[in-house]
Amino acid sequence: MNRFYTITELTREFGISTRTLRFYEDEGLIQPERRGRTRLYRSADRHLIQEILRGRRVGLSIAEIREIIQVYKDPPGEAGQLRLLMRKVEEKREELRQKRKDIDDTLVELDNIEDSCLARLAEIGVRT
Amino acid sequence: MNRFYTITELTREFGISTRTLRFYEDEGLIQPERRGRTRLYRSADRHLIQEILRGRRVGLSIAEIREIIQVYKDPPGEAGQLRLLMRKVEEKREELRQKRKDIDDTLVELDNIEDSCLARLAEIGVRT
DNA sequence: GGAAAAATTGACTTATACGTAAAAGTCAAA
DNA sequence: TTTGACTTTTACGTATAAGTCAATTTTTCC
Repeated sequence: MNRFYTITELTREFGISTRTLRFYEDEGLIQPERRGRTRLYRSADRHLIQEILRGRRVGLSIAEIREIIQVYKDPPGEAGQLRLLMRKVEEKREELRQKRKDIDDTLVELDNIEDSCLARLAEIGVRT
Repeated sequence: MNRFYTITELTREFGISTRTLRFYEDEGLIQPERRGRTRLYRSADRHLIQEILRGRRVGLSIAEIREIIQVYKDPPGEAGQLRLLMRKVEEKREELRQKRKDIDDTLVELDNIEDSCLARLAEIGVRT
């Protein structure tokens, strides 16, 4: 259960390119091991990649994702730093709550569009 | 109550630049009236801008937003077109539901970060 | 052990959504 | 009529997050 993943296995699983994974590595988000020049990903790397991709999907920048990863790897030990971090976290959370509301509103709008499509189809259907 | 808005009034209200509004116009999303060369926005334009910005926040592209606006302005009259549109709407909706789930998961993660910050602060606090 | 397949690297390119700068026009108040 | 605050157009620039390509290795498989 402690096997390695190759880069292509992961690109296939997540539907991304090798370039993307190397890009994340260049950006300091992941550090796969090496056997020679070949990258070997452990399951921790795989999980991390999942979280990175989720972060991207919710609109976090690479820099923000790096910051979050950093907290897990080496949480700040100083009170001021911790408080600053908590402020940032609270900001992001507020932003995401707003985004969720926007999504809900947009879902309602899409429902409306669908309804009017159905109505239109019924109209046409009647005539045909 | 049928007044006009100037471009700067709207940029201030929404916290965007004039460039952005002109860009949306170039992209065919809005068509403010003109008095001479000056743009005059009606409240319908203002509402549309709100929806455009919300669309952007949830990750819709300019092209997708244009498509949605188009449906309201001139809904397709042909059954095939309607069905195609409904498929697209359903796809977007699925995408947004996924995005909402991603946001919820990320919110949980941010909660965890906050918790560990608090724990760390308590640790330090005890020592100090 | 040698060919084919896979992986690496670096440089360059791309798409999207605007930003910025320059140069000039508008318009109301002082 | 001058000032100052806005506004317009055109054109080029920028940031982010990768994608593309070509020239090498490296690894794998028989």
